Amino acid sequence: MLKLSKLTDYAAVIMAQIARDPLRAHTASELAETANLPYPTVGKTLKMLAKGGLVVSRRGAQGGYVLSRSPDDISASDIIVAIEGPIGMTECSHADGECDLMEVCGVANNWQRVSLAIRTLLDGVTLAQLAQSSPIKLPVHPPIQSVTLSDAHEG
Amino acid sequence: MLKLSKLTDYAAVIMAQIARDPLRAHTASELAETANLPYPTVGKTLKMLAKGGLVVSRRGAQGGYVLSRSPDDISASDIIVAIEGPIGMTECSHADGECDLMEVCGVANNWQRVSLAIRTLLDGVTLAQLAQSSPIKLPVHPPIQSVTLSDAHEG
DNA sequence: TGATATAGGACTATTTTAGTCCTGTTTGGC
DNA sequence: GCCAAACAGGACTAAAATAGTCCTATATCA
Repeated sequence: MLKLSKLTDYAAVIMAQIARDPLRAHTASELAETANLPYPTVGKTLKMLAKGGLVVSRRGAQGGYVLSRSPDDISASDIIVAIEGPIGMTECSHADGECDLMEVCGVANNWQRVSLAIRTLLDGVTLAQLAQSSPIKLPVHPPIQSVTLSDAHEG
Repeated sequence: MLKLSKLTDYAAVIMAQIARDPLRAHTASELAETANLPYPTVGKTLKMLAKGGLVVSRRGAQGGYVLSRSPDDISASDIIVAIEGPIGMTECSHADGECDLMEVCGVANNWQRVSLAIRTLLDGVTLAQLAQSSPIKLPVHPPIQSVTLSDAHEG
């Protein structure tokens, strides 16, 4: 259902928590308690976010996690990619010609374009927006156009 | 990774095959052979598409499947929903207040909006577009705007 | 030096997804 | 009427992805 994994969901919640109080370091156990999630899972999630470069960790007493950059410079894509890897609707969304059904598939190219549009959309959603309590405003999306014979002059 | 399930992927391929030759009925075994996919899987997929109302089946000799309506009136969303159920990025994307972490979550509302934007995008992609060999043209998406205090006069 | 925290990885359990198969029903042709 | 072609529906198994837990090591501060 185009669903995010639970971990990604947690990651967004955790990132939002940090974003709302960005100046001090947050420990995994503190974040777990606030979010009402089990500590080991939150710990795991934070490690993935750190590995993805979205948070910076500091070990030891008084340690914890802080954002690596401003909430305005962290996108929904960034969070999804950190937890789930590259965004793509189909197996063949990333690689240029991996799928052995390519010749017979007939839709790969177009799915890739749809996938790109979604990625672009998610790139435009910032952590700052996700974290704010007022709802973000989504534009009405212009309809996707077909390239017809008369106006097709791009690859 | 916001990925479609394999079955959804197959469904798109199969639907596109039918769409390219919409006048006659296509049997599951014929479609399986053309798409180079195992028959039982294609059969299962077609049953789901029939149940979802996207194709109409006819039993018996000379039977098979035809599209229930024009490829222009079938969207990518339709196909995804037929195979995977309602589109939503998070568990709480559909129901209005199911998640027990709602109070502590802080991002649900905004994920729902992102989810809606994706659904709108997918509603705008037709089977006719997916099936055509020339690539569909995606518009540059306008950035998603935040509702700030000065312009927030909606829910 | 001891308490606090994260790092990293191994491991298990759970859930979802994919794929197969069987039995029943409908349809068309001989 | 009978037989073969085709779908309907559901049960079932297998495989893979995800979630969740735990252990040991390392860094930091007081």
